[in-house]
Amino acid sequence: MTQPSPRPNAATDFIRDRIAADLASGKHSTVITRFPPEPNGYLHLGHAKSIFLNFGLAEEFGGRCHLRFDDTNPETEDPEYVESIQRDVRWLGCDWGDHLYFASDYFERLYELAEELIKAGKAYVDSSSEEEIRALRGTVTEPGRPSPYRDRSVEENLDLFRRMRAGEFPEGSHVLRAKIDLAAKNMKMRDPLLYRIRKRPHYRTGDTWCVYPFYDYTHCLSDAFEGITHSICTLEFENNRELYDWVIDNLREHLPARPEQIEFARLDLSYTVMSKRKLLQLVQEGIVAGWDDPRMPTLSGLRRRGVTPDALRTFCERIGVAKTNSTVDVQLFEHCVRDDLNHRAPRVMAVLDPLKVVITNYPEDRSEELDASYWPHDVPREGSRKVPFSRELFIERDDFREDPPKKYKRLAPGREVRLRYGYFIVCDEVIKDEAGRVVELRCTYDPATRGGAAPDGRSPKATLHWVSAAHAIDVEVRLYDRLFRAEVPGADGRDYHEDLNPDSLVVVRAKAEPSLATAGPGEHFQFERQGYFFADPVDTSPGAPVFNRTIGLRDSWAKRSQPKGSRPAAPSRPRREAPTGRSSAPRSRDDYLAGLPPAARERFLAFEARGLPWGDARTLATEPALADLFAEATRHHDDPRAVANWVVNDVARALKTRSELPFGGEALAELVELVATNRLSTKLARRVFEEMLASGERPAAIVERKGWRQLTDPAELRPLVEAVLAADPERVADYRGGKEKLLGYFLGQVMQRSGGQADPKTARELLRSALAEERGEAR
RNA sequence: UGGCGGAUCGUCUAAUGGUAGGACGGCGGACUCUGGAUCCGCUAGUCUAGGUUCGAAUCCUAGUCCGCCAGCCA
Repeated sequence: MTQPSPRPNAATDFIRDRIAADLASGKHSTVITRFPPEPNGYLHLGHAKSIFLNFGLAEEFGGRCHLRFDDTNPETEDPEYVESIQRDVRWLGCDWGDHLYFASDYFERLYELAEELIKAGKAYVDSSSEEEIRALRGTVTEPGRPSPYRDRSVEENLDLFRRMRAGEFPEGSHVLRAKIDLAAKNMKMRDPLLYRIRKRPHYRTGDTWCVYPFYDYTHCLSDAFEGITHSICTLEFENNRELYDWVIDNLREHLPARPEQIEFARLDLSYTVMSKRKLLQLVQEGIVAGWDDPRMPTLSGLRRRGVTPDALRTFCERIGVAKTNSTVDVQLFEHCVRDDLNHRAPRVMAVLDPLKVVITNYPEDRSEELDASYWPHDVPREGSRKVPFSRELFIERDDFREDPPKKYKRLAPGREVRLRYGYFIVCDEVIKDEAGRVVELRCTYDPATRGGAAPDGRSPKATLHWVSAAHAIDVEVRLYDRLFRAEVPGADGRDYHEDLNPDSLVVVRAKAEPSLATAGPGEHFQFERQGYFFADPVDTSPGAPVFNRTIGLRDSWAKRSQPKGSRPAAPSRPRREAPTGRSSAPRSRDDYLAGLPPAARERFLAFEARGLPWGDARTLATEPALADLFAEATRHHDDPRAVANWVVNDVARALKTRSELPFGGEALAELVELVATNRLSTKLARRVFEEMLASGERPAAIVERKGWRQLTDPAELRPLVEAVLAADPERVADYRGGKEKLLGYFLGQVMQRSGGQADPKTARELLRSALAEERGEAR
């Protein structure tokens, strides 16, 4: 289990690190994770991140991942969602094997444990109203107060709870609460609710139950039942972890395992909404055509749009896993989609906005078939089709300009362009209707350029896609774009509806090459020079394909020609405030002193009088434990500054994770003395300090036992320096070339080779002069 | 105002006291029968202020900003 990852090059993250550590330390011998959706909506891109994380972890560490439906709320859950969720998880390529679970299957067991809690005096039935409970809970700054029912007897609680289950009481009349602490700083710990009465049929258990457990009670126990080792959830559950642990700890004797919760940042995407509530609204308000509308970030929507599971997986791997709240740029997602489709979508031609072209020197009754590869030269796949060519064609209206702007490379009067896989044509004449709109182009072709190459070697700057008018088929094409035009829909207090992109769907009748007539549902194509398209899996019928635009091609021309037009980058998210320097100005020593009560002021001044900088003095004046240690240590080693450095920095740190030190001031003084007398470098001394923390042993004894000493003799150090420089001629050259920062790197290497024992000051001088010599020799 | 998290190029993410790196984006160039792809180059960052250290994104102190928590939702 020390080499668990089959993806040695894959990025690691804090969760993988932690699991690897748990395995290495023997805390766990296997990894069992779970993906726990509530069946009250469709899965979206954010869930994909969680799914790939949980299933990926299981696979990498040789464990398993469960699919568990967290179905404890009969009001919102529905079998339709259970179906769609399983379909989506499977579609992503994740396999839960036999490990499909439902929290609702645990209802009996959960109920029994709730009785155990009651019997242990750790839960009670509260008969307060919802409003009363809310009022008694207090606020984030004020403690809550106990309900009058908090001290009911175990017998009464048991009786009441059983009768709740039996259906004797109406909804809202009683709840079961954990008896923890109404004054807890963490609101989640103020006697959280465990069970409520709901007289609704549950989609799986029917009328069997009229009490339903809450998430905080159900989730942790479900994890424990299933032997989950690492229960991974999103950041907003950080506050719930304390309760998670409380429930587990208080029922530990009844449980087979002790899972632990780890939180990571959920995925947010720019130009997208991802909350279930908003997604449900979009569906219910008819803003989109359903959960699987291709504009939706739901997995079913993405699937229907033509995004593949591979693309999603790559995306999820690229965004990483961390604890920072973040919003990923949708362009990274779009990049992953294009990158995936580039290698799987055959190239075809379709004209979305047709402009008629007549080749005047091409015989009216003639047509011919041209060879056209499905793949560009840089995609190593085989296959081609024939495309018909004739006198009348369609090209893209946008590929012609009567008055071409600078850098416009496409067709214009008198200009020659290449028709993809066809001939070169020159535009001779522009025909317009009464309104002045261009309706037809009359061109001539060069018969010698068949297939796209000219015998004289000339090459037009542009190559256009086209279709033969007589042979083209009409197809419906749905041009999807981002659903929102604001980077953060609903930012700055707006209603997110205001940020809806009115052009998120444009349906056109397009002219497509005849080969597309047989396109089957679910096939991917690239319409050359336009984008990636997907034959709609629902609306495509034999001979009549309907295409969804998955994503447009990158378009550097569009970018150049309309840099700030079509896609108004409306209100962005609030930028981080630039530091004004004024508001963040730290308090000065004098300000601090002025605000101090007399006693503290006296202590502070006394520390300053012993030569300590005011920051150290402040720390010692506020922390009695540190002050005591400082006092005792300075009695044994009278160097207040040196002692204070240790106390204020290293001891303060140590005290963050433990309540007391296994050694006293005398031992600390001994350590400081070891440094002062040059027997230890600070680096070594820190290691000794760690040992002291772990064992309580005296520093001198540790040094003795480990055989640590500082290497100060240049004669001892020189071979190390030489070895380091010899091992890395390239960096030495860089250093010679002026990259003097490398000195720190070399010193690091020397320190490492010496096991931390080199005296860094001496080593640095040695390094410096050795590198200077090198420079001399090189001349 | 309380508790818990968090802060590294525009965005996402590495660096676990020892060269601040990658990706996306942007800009420029090469190449091209897709203004695609590919390739090359450039751009740009450690929240602030002090301190510890030979050396700090990383450790200490103080501050700033952001997120989450007061559902009988999950």
